[in-house]
Parts: sequence; C-alpha cells; structure tokens
Amino acid sequence: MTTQRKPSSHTTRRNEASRRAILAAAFELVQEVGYAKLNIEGIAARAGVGKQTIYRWWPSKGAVLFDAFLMLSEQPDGGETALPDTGDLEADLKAVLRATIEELNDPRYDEPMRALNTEITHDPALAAFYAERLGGPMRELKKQRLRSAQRAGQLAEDLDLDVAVDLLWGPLLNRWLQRGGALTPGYADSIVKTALNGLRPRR
Amino acid sequence: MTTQRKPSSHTTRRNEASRRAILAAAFELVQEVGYAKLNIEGIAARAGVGKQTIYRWWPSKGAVLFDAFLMLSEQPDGGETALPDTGDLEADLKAVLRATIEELNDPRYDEPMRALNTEITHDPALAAFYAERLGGPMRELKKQRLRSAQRAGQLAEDLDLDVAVDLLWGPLLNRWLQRGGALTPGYADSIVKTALNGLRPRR
DNA sequence: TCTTCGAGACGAGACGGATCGTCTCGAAGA
DNA sequence: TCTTCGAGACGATCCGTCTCGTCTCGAAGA
Repeated sequence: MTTQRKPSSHTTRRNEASRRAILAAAFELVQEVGYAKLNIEGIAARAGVGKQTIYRWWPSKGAVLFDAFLMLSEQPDGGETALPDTGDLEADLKAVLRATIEELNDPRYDEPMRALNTEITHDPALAAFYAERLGGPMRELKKQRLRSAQRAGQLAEDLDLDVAVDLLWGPLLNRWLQRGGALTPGYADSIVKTALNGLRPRR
Repeated sequence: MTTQRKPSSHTTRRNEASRRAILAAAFELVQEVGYAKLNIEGIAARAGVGKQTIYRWWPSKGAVLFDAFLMLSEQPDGGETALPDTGDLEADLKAVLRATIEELNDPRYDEPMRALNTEITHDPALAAFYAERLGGPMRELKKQRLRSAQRAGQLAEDLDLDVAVDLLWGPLLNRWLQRGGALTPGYADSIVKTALNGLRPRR
C-alpha cells in the first residue's frame, strides 16, 4: 500500500495520474468480474499501465483494493466528520444504521466491500492497517455520538462504548457478510430498538 | 457439493473411501497452507486421488470445503441437540458464547472457518445451502433456548428471537472476522450482559 | 540562464513457473 | 460390459520478475 514506500528517494517521482487510474480500475473491475477473478493484469490493462508499475508500489492485490477504498474515503464527502446528534438518540441511530444498510445494498459497493472484508479476514497485517486508517476513525465517530448520549443520561453510566458499538453494528455486518437475510430499514430499526432496551422485559 | 449430483446414474458407483479422503485432505490442507494457497491438485495428491475424481463430484474449491464441514457436523458430537438450560439464562448464554469463542480461537478451526465464511460471502448459492444445512439448524437451537426463557418471563414478550440471536452472536462473529480485537471470555460476558440489559440505564 | 546528463519511473510485453479445468489412458470392480 | 478410479498430459491463464526504450525531473556546469 502507499505507506510502504521506502523512506526517501521515491515519493516525488511517482506518477499521480497512474496511481489514480490503477485504483479506479481496480474498484471498477472488482464490481464487474467479482473478487475471485480480479487480477493484476486486468487492472493494468484497464488502467493503461504497465504491470510493473503496480508491482512497484503495491505488495498484493488486496493492498491495491485497500488503497482504492482509502482514496474514496479521503475524497469528496466520503469521510464525514460527525454523526447526526439531534438529541434523540434512537432516531439518530436508526438513521445512521439505515444509511449503512443502504450503502451495503448498493451494487456499486457490495462486491468491493466483500472483497475488502475477505482480505482483512485472511491478512492480519492488512487488518491492522485497516483498523488504523478506516475502521478506527469510523468507530471513534460512533463512540463520540454514544458518549454524548451517555453524558445526557440516555445510556448506562458504566456502559463500555466499544461493546455498544459492536452490539449495534455487529449484527448488521454479520447478517450482510453471511447473507443471513435481507438488510431492510425495518431490520435496522429493530436492532437499534432491541439493543437500546435490551432483551429482558422492562417494567 | 454432494447434493449437486446429477439426478440418477451416479450415486451408487461412488467410492466412499475416496470421498472421505478428499474431504479430510481439504480440511487438513486449509489449516496448513491457508485458504489462498489451497488448491485442488494439492488436495488430490494428499488424498491419493486423481484430480478428475474431485472435479467429477464437486463444482468448486468452496464446495469441497463446505462438504468437509458437513462431514464434521454430522459426525460424533459435532452436532449437539440442545443448548444448556439451567434456568439461569445469563449464565447459560455466557457459557455458550464462551464455547463459541473457544472454537473460533482454536487454530484447528480458525483458518477453515474463515475460508468457509469467505466462500459464503462471495457465493449466494453456497450461502443458501449453508443456511439450510448448518446455519439454520444451529440458529434454531439458539432460538429454542431463548424461547424457553421468553416463556419463563425472562425475555420481553414482543421480542423478535431472530434479532435476539443476531444481537448476541453478531458482535462476536463480526469482531472475529474483522479481527477487531481479541476474543476473550470477558468479552463474551460483556456482550451477554449488555444485550440482556440494553444500552439504556435501568432504574 | 541555458544546456547537459544521470536517476528513476513509466508503458509495454517476453519469460518461466504454477495452477487451472479438461481430456485420455488402462486397471479395477460391480 | 459399463462406470469409476488413479494417474498424468495438455492448453490456457495468471503469477511475479525482468528487460527493453522513452519520459520527466532536478542537479551540475557553462
């Protein structure tokens, strides 16, 4: 991935146009042919680039795909700065989870995101890098919204916010990855409502 | 997979010893070399079998691996008939989730199960078959235990048991797949406790 | 300021190796 | 006699490396 450059020399000479063309081609191709049939030669051909230019800068197919995601998230609007905070925690969470679902259901993102998950599952190094660059910051946004609610007394005082995030997003992502059923807005609402209230009856 | 045989002809002549050898070899090899480097020729060599014998009966690498799991689950002790029900719901759930964690952390199962998840993620047909043969029955066991608790008034009356199962196991599996942190017994306890009580404060 | 020159990155593609999935063979067995 | 079996040859594909000749850029020298 980009960050694995050798210390000095490099860096300046790199052709930015080629880099962008490669990442765009990788992202397009994984949608079209699927992750299994995605190959370097195809990416190079689509990008109008020599294979060596890819091998020079990225160590693996997964790293290319990962950088493609980084590129998206760093670009226009891809990275939001905060989650909505209207004061109504349940409504806000439902909105955010519905948005997540919409993204997962979007055919433009479905295959690429599955591919990214596959790489992460099989490569601990990539998983660590993902956690640092994408997963971590996103999780922090979620925790910020929850922390705000916690201060307002809407969440249990001793609540572990990491567990809370897992409880809200884990079911969603797991159902999506395992194809355990359709991801509908109603399902998102159900998760939020049940997670907030708990499985036990409230008197 | 086995169920994709052509209607008649086949079936009788099939060499059961070869079938078992192939599935065992696939399961061993995926542990040793990882999913990415698992290949048909290797499985055939390890099983002492011609490649064609594999291609004759299975449509893909994933299908072989899937059948290997089916073989395990149908064998001794692989399939349990019910979850523990001592009357103490929280303790029972913690025990079950701890057991799940132990299995996921077991190096014998880690790689093969990641591989299976990868196949499911990228192949809807395999996902449907998995849901029918393995996922569905296991989910039913979990729902049975929850239903028992619901009848005892320990769970909300209007609780959707599918959502409840997702809420308990989703976070666990998601953290495991995404390598979002260590799966410890304490984490399992935390999930159970938080899911049961909910994120909101209880007075 | 203008020219020269070396260092890399670049597009293109040849190359050997690995694995794919198909195909063919003779042996074994039902 | 008919199908599966183990074994392995086969062409195709993709791998990752390597070698071309071209280009861009910054430093050195006039």
